[in-house]
Amino acid sequence: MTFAFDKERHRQGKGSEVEIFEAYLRQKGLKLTVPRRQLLELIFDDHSHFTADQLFDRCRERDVRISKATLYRTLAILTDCKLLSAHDFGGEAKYYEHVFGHEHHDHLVCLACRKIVEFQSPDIEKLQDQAAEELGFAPIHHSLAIFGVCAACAETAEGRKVIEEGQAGPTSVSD
Amino acid sequence: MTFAFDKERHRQGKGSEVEIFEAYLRQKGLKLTVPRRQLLELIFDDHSHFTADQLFDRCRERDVRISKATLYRTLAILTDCKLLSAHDFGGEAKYYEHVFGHEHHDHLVCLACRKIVEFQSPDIEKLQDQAAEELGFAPIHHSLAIFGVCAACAETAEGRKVIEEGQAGPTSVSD
DNA sequence: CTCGATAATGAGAGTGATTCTCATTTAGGG
DNA sequence: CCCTAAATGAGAATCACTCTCATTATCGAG
Repeated sequence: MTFAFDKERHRQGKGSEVEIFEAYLRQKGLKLTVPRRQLLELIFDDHSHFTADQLFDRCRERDVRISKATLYRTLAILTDCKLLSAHDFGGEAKYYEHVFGHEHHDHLVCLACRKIVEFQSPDIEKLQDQAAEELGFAPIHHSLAIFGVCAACAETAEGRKVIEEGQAGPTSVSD
Repeated sequence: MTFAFDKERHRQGKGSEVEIFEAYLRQKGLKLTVPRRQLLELIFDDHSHFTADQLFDRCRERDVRISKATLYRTLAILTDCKLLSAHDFGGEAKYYEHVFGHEHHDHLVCLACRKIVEFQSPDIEKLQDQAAEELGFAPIHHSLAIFGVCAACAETAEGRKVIEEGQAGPTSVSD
């Protein structure tokens, strides 16, 4: 009952995403509507990470007229069928990214310029599963974000200030 | 310029927290007011993790009349001087916990009952710093939460459903 | 102890992302 | 082609949190 089943095959155009989406809709008794098709096109045609608002703007740019309600509803479906994943790095809005055809990864967030870099660490994954097991938890997913200052920002006054305060300008939030 | 400097000494009553708080206020030219004193008392007198709303309720229970504005302002100061840390597990509200006198730890979150368990893994910490360094980031803090189902919930229908769906009942958010 | 500059407070308005409501429209199986 | 269930759009509603601002309190200097 998993839909992103052929992760082995790597990027192969958005065809697969559409197929997975359609299969999921069918399985749930949902309908493939025009707005959903348009959103799918916009989302998988390129930008692999975005916020709901950025997607909304993009719709307007391309003269695709879709309400925010529909946009959010569609994003929810896409995360449910695991074509997208939603992340919350403590900023204003959630951050969505493609899942299909991408390896699992965690994130480094620059507290000065908010740049986000992906990284992988199989060793960390292993230790996490181990920790969960030790405490009787069946791990389902996890979220690891390292907040710091990127190389570029470490050169700037802003970046140095953040490092000095050892914190994201007063009151940073983590999880 | 760090205020939670004597982490070595473990729990020793809320005296130390008050001292640290006062030192921080003085250093920043802020004032020790009645509402701040009352909040400090409530926060460090016991419950070591809570949401802003829970704290607000607690105030009303004890007939401590404080506005939400002041409550939030005080929580911000307390996180700034590192007596509290703020976490966002993707739920409704932020989650605050005591820092002074507690070891650093990460969290396991049960997706069925929302229970939160703490755990430590120095090995993971090391690997994290390593990952950050490799990508040119100066790490400042991190956030690791493992979402899963706790032992107790794994016995329930609810828990099993969550595990099966491999997800937090439609649309979970991580970071 | 008294002043006065400056910070803090409370109440409520304001924000901003996300969700809900509901009357109207559409998809798609039979 | 029909009918029912699902989807849509527009705007109202939520909800945690922040801001505004007139009033009050703190605390160091004198």
